[in-house]
Amino acid sequence: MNLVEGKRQFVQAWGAIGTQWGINKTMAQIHALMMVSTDVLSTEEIMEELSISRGNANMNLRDLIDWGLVTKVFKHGERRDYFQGEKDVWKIAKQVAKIRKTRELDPVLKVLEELKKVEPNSKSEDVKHFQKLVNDVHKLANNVDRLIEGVFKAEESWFWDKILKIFTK
Amino acid sequence: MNLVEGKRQFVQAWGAIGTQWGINKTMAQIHALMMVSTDVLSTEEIMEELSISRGNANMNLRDLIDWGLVTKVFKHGERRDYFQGEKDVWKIAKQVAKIRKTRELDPVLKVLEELKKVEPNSKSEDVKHFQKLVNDVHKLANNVDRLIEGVFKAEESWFWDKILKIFTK
DNA sequence: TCAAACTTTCAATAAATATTGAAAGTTTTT
DNA sequence: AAAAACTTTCAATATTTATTGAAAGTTTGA
Repeated sequence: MNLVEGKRQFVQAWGAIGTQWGINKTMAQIHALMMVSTDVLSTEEIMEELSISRGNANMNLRDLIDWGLVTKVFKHGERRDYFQGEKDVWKIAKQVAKIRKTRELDPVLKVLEELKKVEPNSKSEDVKHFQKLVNDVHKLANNVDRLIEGVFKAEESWFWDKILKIFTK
Repeated sequence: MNLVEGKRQFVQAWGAIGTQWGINKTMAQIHALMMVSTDVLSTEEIMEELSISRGNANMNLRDLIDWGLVTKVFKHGERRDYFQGEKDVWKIAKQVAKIRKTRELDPVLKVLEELKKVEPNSKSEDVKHFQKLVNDVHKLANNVDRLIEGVFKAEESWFWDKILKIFTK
């Protein structure tokens, strides 16, 4: 396989995965395109490469910037915006986990806190069952939360070394 | 808050989360409904409770069975199918991780293996950059894979004890 | 063997989500 | 100050995904 075809497949695969995890295809593809590019890219180049409209490119670039995965860069003497993608796969993974944690896990934890207030003194079996469920989900969510938090603080090799040690000995 | 309202909110919240992670809303809601129910449920009851059609209920129940999160149960002397949801939150999390791993991560690993064959002997900087990227993604995917595998084998408290110890001392 | 009770399927339809593209906005140059 | 070069916005539209509901299929009991 040659480089051009390889890049194409990488971009497609990344788009497909994104879709399955609730991330829009174009956003994932733009991101993939940036990962495979050694250079920075202009909106024009992205539009061209992915055959998408200016509006779409612009919108998704903005989202990627919001996610902290892409930054604008300026070329000396040029008016046009260029975009640079984070290339470090580990940093990308951390960043995505972090963003999704705050945007999705935190609100859930809040709802669960509320649900803990359901008839707290009831002796009814139904209520107890519900309370146990809420509690268990809350615990699990908290564990995930702490795991992610831990990952943020950890350096790549340090973290995986520790984790893998647990399972290999 | 009373029990009925609490259950309602739990079902809604679970549906919303599902949606954000590429799981269809109804499937997540049916599952949530089963978690909050002490008893088994018939298709009729699910249709009623979530205001959905028979076809929709049936289809998503089948998917949940495929995912291993729901089982059919038969009541003695009754013709109708009843459905029982897995209640153990930890088991649910493991199961979902496992399914998504095989369905989504494994195919990605395969694509990455292919992409490693891109001009393997080239000295070009571009090719080297691409090869490094593919390699890094592959490593990350493998780490995730091994982490999930490890989680499967682990018992709940054992696993979290180990993980949390890493971050707390 | 028939019909009642139930489940499954799937083409049609609806709902949600993503994309376009032209108009409006902004900044820089002349 | 006006035009040129560029970016952003957003209503209209297209695409994708989920849902309906009626028809077909299956199982059980009389």
